[in-house]
Amino acid sequence: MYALIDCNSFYASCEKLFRPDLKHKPVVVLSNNDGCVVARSKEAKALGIKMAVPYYQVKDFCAQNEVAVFSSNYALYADMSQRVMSTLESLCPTVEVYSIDEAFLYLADYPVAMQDLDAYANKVKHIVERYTGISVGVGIGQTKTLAKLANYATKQYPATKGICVLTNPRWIRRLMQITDVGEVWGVGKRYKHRLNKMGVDTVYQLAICEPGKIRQHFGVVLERTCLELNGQPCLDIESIEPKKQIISSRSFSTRITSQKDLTEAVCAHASQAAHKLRQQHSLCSVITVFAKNSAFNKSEKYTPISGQYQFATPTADTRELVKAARVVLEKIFKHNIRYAKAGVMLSGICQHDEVQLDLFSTEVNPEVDDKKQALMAVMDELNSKYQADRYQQSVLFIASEGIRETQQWQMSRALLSPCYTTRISDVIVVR
DNA sequence: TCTGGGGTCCTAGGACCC
DNA sequence: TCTGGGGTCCTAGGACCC
Repeated sequence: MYALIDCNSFYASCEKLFRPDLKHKPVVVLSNNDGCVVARSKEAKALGIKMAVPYYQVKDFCAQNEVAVFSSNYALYADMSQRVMSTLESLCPTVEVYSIDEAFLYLADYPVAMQDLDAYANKVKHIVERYTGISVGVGIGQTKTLAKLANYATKQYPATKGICVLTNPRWIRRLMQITDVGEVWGVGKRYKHRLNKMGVDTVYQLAICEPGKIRQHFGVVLERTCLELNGQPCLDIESIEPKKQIISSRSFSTRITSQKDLTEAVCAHASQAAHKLRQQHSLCSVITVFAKNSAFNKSEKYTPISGQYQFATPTADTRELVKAARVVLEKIFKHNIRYAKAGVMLSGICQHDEVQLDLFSTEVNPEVDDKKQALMAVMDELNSKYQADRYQQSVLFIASEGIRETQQWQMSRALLSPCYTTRISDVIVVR
């Protein structure tokens, strides 16, 4: 038995937490650069504001309907997420944090839960809400896919009061019959389209398909989904593994054409990615640099550029990664492009205790390595000790990143809320 | 004018091995 | 004139997730 706990309109709920004046008001949260709508409170959904719609298309509508609009405040959401997750960990021994606002609980060998699933679901929901102020839906099923389906039902049907325990076969069947196949976890736009063409429109129709046939047409992944819908577990609770790929990228607030500006952006991303790499005690052997103009603008040709650099020996040294990024960008840069986005990707990742040394390298010298590591450790320590400036620039950085304060193209977050829980000067004062 | 960012897994095909 | 069978590793592309 699995439970899926999913926070309701998570980002929007976080913004409401410290703004009681917004309690029953529509709230939306925008993506980076205030580009798209990425979260809507239930009042905003009721107004018909769609997910992922570009903000400029609904800006006037929001103003007319007194919708409170916020830029993404990632520091706030990450902190609230941690509170929700640690509350869940106090309620179940086996928790898989699946995303910033979702977690699976494994219940089968937890007698407290198994004894009375409804009572347990109720308890989880109310304790999380009491401890964090975030409302959640609790779905329980025989497999992860069924738990997901149950959770979907809690959002879709108010009568569930946020709790759905799928144990009665007749109910499971009924729910599947009235649910679109596109709502199943693992069925995206493409698969939905292809399934529809085969006459499969509801979840139930997918569930009664022959798994072998599904495998033939769609591969082993959807076959597993099909089996899971029938109560046969194919997916386990997963533990947290180091990332196999690390990306740092961002759109610019204005278009960039100069190589100097693009170099600064790319260097900053290389530096950011290097930091993430060290946090998981890894090294990488490949860095990919990429940049592109807007894919939406029909008056200019979509022109993505990218290139790679392979290291002889894996590294997590910011200086080496930034240097490599510069070398790559130098090679791939094209003039007369209005760049809208750039970034880097690190791959060929290994843990630092399992490094494959370069047979021909002349500089395999443990002392040099130790020095590099020590330097990076000091850099990370200083940067965590002293808060970044209001442009998010750390106290210690590589000169080629440039000074953020002077960079016109830095992401815009015009509607940012305070960091209520993570910045001392933003903490609410009660007088 | 204005459209996010960060991940995973699977498959097919090519290069290569014995 | 005739040229096998079985395997691994890597990469790019396609699908999915939040």
